[in-house]
Amino acid sequence: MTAPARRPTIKDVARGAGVSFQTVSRAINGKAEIDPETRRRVLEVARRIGYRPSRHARALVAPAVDTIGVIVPDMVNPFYPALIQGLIDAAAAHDWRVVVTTSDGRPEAEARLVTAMSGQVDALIGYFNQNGPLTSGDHDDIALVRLDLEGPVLAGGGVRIEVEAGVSAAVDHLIQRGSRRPVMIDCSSTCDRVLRRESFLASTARHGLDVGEDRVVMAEQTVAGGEAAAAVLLDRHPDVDAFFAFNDLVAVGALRALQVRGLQIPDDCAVVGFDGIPLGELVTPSLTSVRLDTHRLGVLAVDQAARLLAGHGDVEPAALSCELIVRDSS
Amino acid sequence: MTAPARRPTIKDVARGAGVSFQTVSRAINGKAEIDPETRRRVLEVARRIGYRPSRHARALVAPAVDTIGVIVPDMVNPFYPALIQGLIDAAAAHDWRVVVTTSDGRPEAEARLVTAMSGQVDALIGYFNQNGPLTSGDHDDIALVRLDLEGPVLAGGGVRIEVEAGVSAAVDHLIQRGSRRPVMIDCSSTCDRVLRRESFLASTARHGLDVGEDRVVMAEQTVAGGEAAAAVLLDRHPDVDAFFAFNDLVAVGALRALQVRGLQIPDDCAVVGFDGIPLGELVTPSLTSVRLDTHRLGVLAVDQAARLLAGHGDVEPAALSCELIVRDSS
DNA sequence: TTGTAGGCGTTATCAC
DNA sequence: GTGATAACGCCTACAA
Repeated sequence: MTAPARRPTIKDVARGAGVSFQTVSRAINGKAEIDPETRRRVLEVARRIGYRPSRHARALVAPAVDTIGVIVPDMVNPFYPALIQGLIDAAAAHDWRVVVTTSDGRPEAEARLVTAMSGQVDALIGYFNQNGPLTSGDHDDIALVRLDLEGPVLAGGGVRIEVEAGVSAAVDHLIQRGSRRPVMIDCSSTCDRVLRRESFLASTARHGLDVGEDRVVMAEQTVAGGEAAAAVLLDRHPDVDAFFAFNDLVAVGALRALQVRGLQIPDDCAVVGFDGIPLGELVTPSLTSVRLDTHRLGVLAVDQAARLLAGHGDVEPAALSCELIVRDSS
Repeated sequence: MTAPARRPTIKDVARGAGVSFQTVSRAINGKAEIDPETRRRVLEVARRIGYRPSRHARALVAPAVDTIGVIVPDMVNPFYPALIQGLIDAAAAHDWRVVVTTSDGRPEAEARLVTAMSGQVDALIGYFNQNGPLTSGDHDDIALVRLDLEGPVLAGGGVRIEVEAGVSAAVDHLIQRGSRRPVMIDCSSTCDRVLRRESFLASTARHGLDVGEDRVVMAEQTVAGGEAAAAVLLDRHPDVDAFFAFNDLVAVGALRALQVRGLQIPDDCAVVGFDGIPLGELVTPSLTSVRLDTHRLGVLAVDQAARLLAGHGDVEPAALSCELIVRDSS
């Protein structure tokens, strides 16, 4: 914290204008009961000496929710900026500000940020890499909305993304277009999100396919990570006919790995990602993906925060469905 | 603003613990002068009734800069999330929070956000589409750091990106690899940034090339916009041998337009973008670009804000150089 | 129309 | 070790 140059207060203005600080308040806030000439003079003085009302003092007198904090792993995966835009838009509807921080996905940073931000904002919305509780669950914790919910909500609120249906649709699609030897690039080694893999395995099993453990490899959540993992899978199973990826970023990596080997997409091998980020439309071939509506996710999350703030205790988590977008990679 | 459920105050804790609110303050803030047993009891009560100190009341007693606001056009162009990450990192070094808003590039929204945010944050960092002043320039305006500076700083602080050198390097590179009939996809119809075009025209002229007005077309700042503009240019000048684009997003559009026509990149026609976003490495062929160091940009911007906050009056704008990154598209 | 008093939640200062 | 008291900057009554 840097100490700012001492700011002029309402009293400085009052002194300068030769009125009581009360009159200044009236002028500043555009109240009716004031002589237009007096107001003009007061505003003139305020402008001249550089007076701006203290938001803290105002908030003290008229308490109101005004700021929510957002914690995401990073800004590299375009999914997060898209989510943040959704949150900003939804928050604007409440006239709430949005404070953004990134955790780099490190569990200790996530916990630290929750603690640090708790005192700075009225509610917290987070997409965390870890599943465990980030608050004590006690009554004194900040209103926390988790967007990483895969099971029952721990405490506070949350949004549960209906991964199963989306992944199921993706697998159905792959099978239908002829895939019999699908593999998955997973990232649950870097985070606690296991539902995508579980859904993938359940869906393929439902189709009578036995996707063994050696057909799922872990990757960093980057394009390079996806490319490396895809290369491993291609070495291990040269006959692979479909990639299902943890997210679009690693899916793009898979595209590259396939292209490096001169394989045709989707004829030789199809690729399906997850998230539905705009990048998927820009790569060649364009990427089939299970899309999340980030705008709606923002609305749901802010709504959860509002409920948490309004009522007492936890709230029922919201649900967000996702949708398979078929493009050229499958 | 939604009225929150009334939060417990320090006095509620005091009452519950049977001590003065002063003692509670000591316990909460970990002061030394307090009986360990008393502290334990106080903290226990605080936890039980859900007490959290008011940041506003604290800020009132101990004034400190703690929040800066950021205004960018959108989160769609990956340049802005990258910039925001840089700002968050730089702000963290000061223990400052970052409030993020988007203006959608609309001038009236930009002006409105500057006004609205002024009361909510200690300083403002913005990348605006318009060149005009966004504050009155009076002493009472908020500390404003502009990252869109193309001329002398208007008021407050700012960072001036040394576009000329970057574009000059790009043009030199294009000429050197044989281009004689370059064109430009510009976006200064959607914003007041004209330096990229001016630099392009100056640089080509320096090489004895006469790039007429019909060799520069305007585009929306999107991939689709770039693709459309490139198509227009290709129709108009089938012999074009190089595209210089306002930014990487429209440059990617140009790549697509060329590929649609079956032209070889860079042999038939080269493409150079601006910004150096990671997306440039993901497209095929990878994109040559004039890269900005967003992390450093964040550091410079926050530093400008700190100076503005510390001193009185305006500060000398900082300068950020940019660097040509040659990839496969040229 | 204008000014005075009280209080918002917190911390620092000074007694006890 | 603990507790009053003042002060932070502002706003909403209420009084003049």
